Amino acid sequence: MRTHTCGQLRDTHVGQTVTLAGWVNNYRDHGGLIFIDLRDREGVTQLKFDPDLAGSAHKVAEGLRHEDVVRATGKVVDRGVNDKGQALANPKLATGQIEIEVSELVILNKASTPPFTPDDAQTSEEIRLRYRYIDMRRPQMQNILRTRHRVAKIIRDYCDKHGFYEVETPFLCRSTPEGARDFLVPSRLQPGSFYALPQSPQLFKQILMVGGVDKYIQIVRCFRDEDPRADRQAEFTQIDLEMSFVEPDDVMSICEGMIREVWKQVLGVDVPKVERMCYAEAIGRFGSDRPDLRFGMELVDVSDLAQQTDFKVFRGAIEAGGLVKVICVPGAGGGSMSRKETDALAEWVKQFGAGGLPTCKIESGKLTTGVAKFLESISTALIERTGAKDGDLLCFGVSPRKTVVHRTLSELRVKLAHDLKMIKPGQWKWLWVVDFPMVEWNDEQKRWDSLHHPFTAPLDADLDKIESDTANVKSKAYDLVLNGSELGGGSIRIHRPDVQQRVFKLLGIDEEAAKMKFGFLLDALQYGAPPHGGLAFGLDRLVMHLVGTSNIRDVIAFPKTQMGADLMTEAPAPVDDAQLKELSLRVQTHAKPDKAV
RNA sequence: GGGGGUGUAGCUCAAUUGGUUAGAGCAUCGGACUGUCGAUCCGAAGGUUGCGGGUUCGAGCCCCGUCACCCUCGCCA
Repeated sequence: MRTHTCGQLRDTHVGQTVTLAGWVNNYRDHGGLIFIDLRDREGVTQLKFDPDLAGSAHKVAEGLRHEDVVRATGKVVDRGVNDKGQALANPKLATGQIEIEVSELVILNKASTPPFTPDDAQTSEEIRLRYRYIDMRRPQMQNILRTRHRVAKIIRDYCDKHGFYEVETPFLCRSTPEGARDFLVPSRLQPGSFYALPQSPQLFKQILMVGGVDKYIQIVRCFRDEDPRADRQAEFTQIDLEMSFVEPDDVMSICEGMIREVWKQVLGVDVPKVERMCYAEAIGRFGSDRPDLRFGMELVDVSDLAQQTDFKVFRGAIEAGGLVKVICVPGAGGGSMSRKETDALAEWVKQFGAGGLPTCKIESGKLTTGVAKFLESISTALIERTGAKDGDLLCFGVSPRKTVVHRTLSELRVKLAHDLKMIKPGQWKWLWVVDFPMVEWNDEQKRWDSLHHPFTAPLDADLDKIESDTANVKSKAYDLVLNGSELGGGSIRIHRPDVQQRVFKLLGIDEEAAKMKFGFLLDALQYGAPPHGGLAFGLDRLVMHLVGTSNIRDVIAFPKTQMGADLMTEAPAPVDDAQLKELSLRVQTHAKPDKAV
């Protein structure tokens, strides 16, 4: 149907007769000459219709409009010069040196007037999603789809080279109450029973290791029925892998190599040896287990100094078992920040549970404004420890709850870095965060929760501390962090049923419950499970980094809105009564029961 | 479930303190034009101001409700 694409022809093709096919990107009708910009996936080529050379083609071309689908045959000609001797080439187009002198034009499909055109970058996302098929014609979207394809291809090739098998795991699974809310699928054959869509193939990949698969990879859809965010979608894709007879280093090394290959091939960027930081240090210095290392403003613990003051806010927090930490916002930003702006920050941090945000400035080597008057006795020590200079702003994180201090300052640090444009573009700051605690205390539910998941192995040295010194048990878990976002995480798994039982017990999953929910895993571990571990990357987030967007919907061909709707297909939608009946389901529509009660 | 933002022509936006017939650019339609490339020029058509109530002599604007989209808290082992 065509001999070339619309991004292919150069002056070396001049003289050839070619056939192109594509969409009408734009048209310019001069009454005599007509120019059409023809677009396909690969680019844009200008078609020229000259009434004197090909009258019938010119006649057809007069009727062309945006997004008509056509096929054109003609001769490749150099654009040459106009009668004033000016070059007619278009430097904005890769094919701008040439044009096609069309002799034959076929309209393959006349398009209705489109709601927007692919070259309109201003169209709202809502409209783009409703007409995704038009949106996808935009070069930016084509680039994203191509990048995503290439990432998947590079990863498959890399894993193949390293001896991984790609194995498919079920989508119709058993519901496990841990973790996120499940999407449920009713069973027709077993009324009243349900499948759950997988939140991840975690258990299956472990079973594959027991089954001797040795190395497993899958690029697989996962489902979590939670509210979406800018970087989160109910349906997302993991690069899921698992290996047998490995230590954490083996997994990290394979994953690092994979990332290195992707960044090299897609961006031409070399990823250096990735540094490691233990969880405790990450929390201490950055307040986060996924620190952004592209800028400073590290957290400084000043609890000991705060205790020496008469400032009730500080003393009260510490006496209640809390913390006072501070970040120093350097230079112009801090010094020039107005009272109104710092008040706004104080309001902003309340969403993380902080009572407010005490601040003060440094002028002439002294603390001024804000809470400075309460801190006179410790001002010298404070300035020395934070390294604050004139014009800097100190922001204090204060709370009886350490996690609130860390969350607040961690979020504030990132916000200020963005607001004050402290992040130089084009940086890739990688980090392995390791030595996670195995569990954390859930104060509301009064129980231990897994930090990673219940199958994460504790460090060998910590095996006897599981019951006696639970809070200090570290696990063989590792997260790969890029520019402050978690790209992937994994762990070495528990491969002994007795250890797995102890961990379940610790998490409040008694033997009977464990048997009911994870019996097949415990069984499998009894029949010769090799030591094994793995990791899962979020493919969507990875592609987001590669193409430079903060919107996950940009990297998904057919994404959903915050209400879980597909604006194009209008899913979800009600179903026929007959379908419900077949599934033994009845829908209960409740008219505002909450407000009635 | 909570907080914030947005909703006006097909698209992107404007509309003074609540005040005449709700405007502009692009797209669409008609006309002109033989070197444009965001073509240009002339003309036309295009509106339930998301939806439903209310206040008012008068509502795009104020109030109540509701829907959709976005950001966010909770949630996301």
